[in-house]
Amino acid sequence: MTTEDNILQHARAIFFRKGLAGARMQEIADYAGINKAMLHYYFKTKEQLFEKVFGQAFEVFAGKLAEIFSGDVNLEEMITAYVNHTVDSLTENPGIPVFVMNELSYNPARITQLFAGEEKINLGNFKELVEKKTQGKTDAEALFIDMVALCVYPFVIAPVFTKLLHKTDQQYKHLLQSRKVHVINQILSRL
Amino acid sequence: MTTEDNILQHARAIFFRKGLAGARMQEIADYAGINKAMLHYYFKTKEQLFEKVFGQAFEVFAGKLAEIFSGDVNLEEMITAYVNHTVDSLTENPGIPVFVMNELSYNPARITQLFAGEEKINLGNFKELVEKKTQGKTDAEALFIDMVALCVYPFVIAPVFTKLLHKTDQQYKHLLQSRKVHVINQILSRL
DNA sequence: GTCTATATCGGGATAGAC
DNA sequence: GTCTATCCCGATATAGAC
Repeated sequence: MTTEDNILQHARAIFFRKGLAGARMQEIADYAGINKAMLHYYFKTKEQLFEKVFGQAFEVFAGKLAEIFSGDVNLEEMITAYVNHTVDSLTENPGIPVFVMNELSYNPARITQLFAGEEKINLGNFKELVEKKTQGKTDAEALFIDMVALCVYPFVIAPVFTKLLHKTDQQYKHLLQSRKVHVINQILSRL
Repeated sequence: MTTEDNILQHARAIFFRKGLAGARMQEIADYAGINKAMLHYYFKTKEQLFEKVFGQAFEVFAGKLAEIFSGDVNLEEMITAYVNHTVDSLTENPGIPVFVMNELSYNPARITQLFAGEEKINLGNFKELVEKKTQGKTDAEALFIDMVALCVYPFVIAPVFTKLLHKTDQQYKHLLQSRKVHVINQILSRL
């Protein structure tokens, strides 16, 4: 692994947890097993290092998402693919949603950077399929919002729900997985 | 209004948007129309000022929530009350969820502070009502998670969805309101 | 209680040796 | 490319006059 990748990997871990303002270059250097000067050698400033991490954060989701929603498959397959992909991605990177939302709260202008990587996502296809399938009886937009909410929110609220529902971390992780089929069923039942 | 309340009000606005690490005492002082020294006179340190704001953040929700879920009403009324209260509260304070989640990400230990104010929330009553009503056919826990997700997530993701769905801020605000009846219908339809 | 002025320090960034 | 030493600014916090 290159030094640059090593830095990015550990910078990601720190930035995801503490955000731009809360992260310390010293801490990133320590975790990466190098010194501060090296960070500035590879990524001129903290800001630039952050931008790299932020820009990459959504690429995990975005590329595959565009593929899923533009694919030439039927609606059931599309929904199943979305839910499975989202839950799997979040299982690997549960910190991303809060990280992104928090940074957008601090700096709303950065939303352009977010859409630069995913502006290819077009819901037109999804909407059409829903309208056709339900003969206009189901609001496709509301269905989309609900689907995303049901997938993502349980990851966002994890620490609170773990405690509120009196679960161990392991039990809650299992619950998140079991929700895949649950969410798919809920959404499909509305078609 | 007392000076203390004036400080808290503006500190809340800054902390909600920028978090503990990103907020600046100078900025809070400016917005409050006083100087930095006054902040330290009323709240010894930045940390203590933040704790006050953080501790109060969930009280808006918590008190009423405990009341809703322990109330001696039927299930339909309980669900309706929860959704309306949550959406109304979030409309007034849309920044709270991201603020709380971000701080928990930075400092997981603070979750105890969160539950100190809302440990009275008991879902036992809700679960019982659901089990009875559906003769055990509906998972009450999943129903609860879904209900919260459908209410809260659209507020959390607001800036992204506004852009992704090509809406104006005003249109999205309207959509959030119209979701009250939508969410209630969705949840009730599963009983 | 409210202000101005200042102490103190943490942390981003750079210089320069190797 | 990698390190040590250091600069320097910004931000919290305090001292002390009024």
